[in-house]
Amino acid sequence: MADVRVRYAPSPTGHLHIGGARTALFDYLYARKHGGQFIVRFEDTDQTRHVESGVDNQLEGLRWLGLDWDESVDIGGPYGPYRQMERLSLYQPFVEQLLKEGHAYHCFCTEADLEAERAAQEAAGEMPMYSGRCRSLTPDERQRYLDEGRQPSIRFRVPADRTIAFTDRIRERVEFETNGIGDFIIVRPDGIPTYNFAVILDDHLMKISLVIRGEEHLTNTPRQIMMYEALGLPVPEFAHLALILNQERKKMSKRDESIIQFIQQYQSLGYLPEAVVNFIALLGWSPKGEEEMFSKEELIAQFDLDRVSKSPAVFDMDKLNWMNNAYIKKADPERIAGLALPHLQQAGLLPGELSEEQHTWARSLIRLYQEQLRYASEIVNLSELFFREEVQIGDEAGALLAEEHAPVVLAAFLKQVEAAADFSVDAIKGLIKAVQTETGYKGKPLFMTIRVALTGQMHGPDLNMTIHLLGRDKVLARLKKLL
RNA sequence: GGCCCGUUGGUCAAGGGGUUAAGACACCUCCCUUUCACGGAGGUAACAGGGGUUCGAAUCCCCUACGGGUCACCA
Repeated sequence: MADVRVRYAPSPTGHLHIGGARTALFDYLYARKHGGQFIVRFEDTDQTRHVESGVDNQLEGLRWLGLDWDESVDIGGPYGPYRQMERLSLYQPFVEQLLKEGHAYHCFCTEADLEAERAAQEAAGEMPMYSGRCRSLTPDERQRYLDEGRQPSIRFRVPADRTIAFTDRIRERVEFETNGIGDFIIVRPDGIPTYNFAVILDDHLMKISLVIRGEEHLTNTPRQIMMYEALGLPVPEFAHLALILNQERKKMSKRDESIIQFIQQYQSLGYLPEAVVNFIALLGWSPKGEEEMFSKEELIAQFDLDRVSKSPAVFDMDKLNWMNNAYIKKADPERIAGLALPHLQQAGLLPGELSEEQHTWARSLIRLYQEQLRYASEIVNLSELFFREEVQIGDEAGALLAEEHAPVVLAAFLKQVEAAADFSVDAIKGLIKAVQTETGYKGKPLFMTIRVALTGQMHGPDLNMTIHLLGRDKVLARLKKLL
């Protein structure tokens, strides 16, 4: 078996998308599993959609996820360059071969011509397909067009009446009739090749053994196979991944806001890359056993294309959040503090420059919430009550405070706090105990009343620590306000 | 519309002729906890529909329905 070489080949039009990230992850896992190479190459032949920062954004996203590559624009490699616009001269001989052998021809149709043709076909209820009117131009006609100054594009001549079949690693046997495929453009009038042509050349030149990509490319495959055959080149293997859908079961569109679609957004919200990797690995792939929490190394060991699903998966934000929380719970508190602290500062709750004391306090605060954080930036909403002057008391909480035991408990607690010399977590525990002894209230009426009075909330983390971090002044103020 | 791909609980999904049809998220209940949370134990919930093939079909075949993809000088 030939060397395993797989590639992730995005168009550098923006940030790393969830779908792209999954493709890259599967590429990566497959390469690492089989001791092969993972190549990242850029399909930038569409100059109109080119975004300068696109390449860096893609690489940055991959880097954050921990998907290290073996060859790409930044580190080079034996089969470079790794962006198509720098490979133009490499494509030239293949164009000439196709032209010379009659597998391709010059087309002088303008975009306006083609659009009119398409419109007419649609009006007639036909499917839009290039008519092939430049297929057999006479030398005279050609010359006339050239004299007019027209720049031709180059089209691939699709053979009639053939069935193109291939074995997809995920879908097994797939067939297409060539009659449903119109002659397509492989080189634009400006000499820049189109995607369908450039990919096969790059995949061939870079010795790609298996092409893993999204299902949207499935119908491109027969075109590509025809070109490989016309050129006399070996055809790589293919594996087409079912798409990832949004909650409405539609392909995610760039404008869709029901889902956070870009990897960098997860990064800035404070998700953990290992959790994101774990989660997207499960989108379309399933492990053998019942375990589903996997480190990257475990994923590499377990990954198998045979266990990749044919059907599309809906992106489930709830499960991602659950999984990320599971990773946060196990993470080193210092790491979570490092992730969460900047959010507190950006929200203006803490100053940009922290004193030693503030820093210690902030770390404790974040530690307090570590168990329930789904992602780091949640710390802002969760801990906001520590920073505001007044507590906001909801209906349920208000009802609790309206019960007759509330003033009794609160007054006793106020007395304890005022008299307390020590405000450590342990001391606070003792204060509450004293309130219990004095008032006779315990359990919910005791703890919940204090919690609600100080935080306004029925739910929250450890009460003693909450009180400790709130600090004596705020505790005093909040209690007095209610009495 | 043509072509291509798909369809197991709300979601991710295992299972590929004989199973009480796994597991996870979400939801609900109970236990633990003097509050809250964590944790633990349970529970509700699925083979799109119709025909075949077969002793037997979620599994194989056909049809229909539905969903998606694609028919670009985008990838």
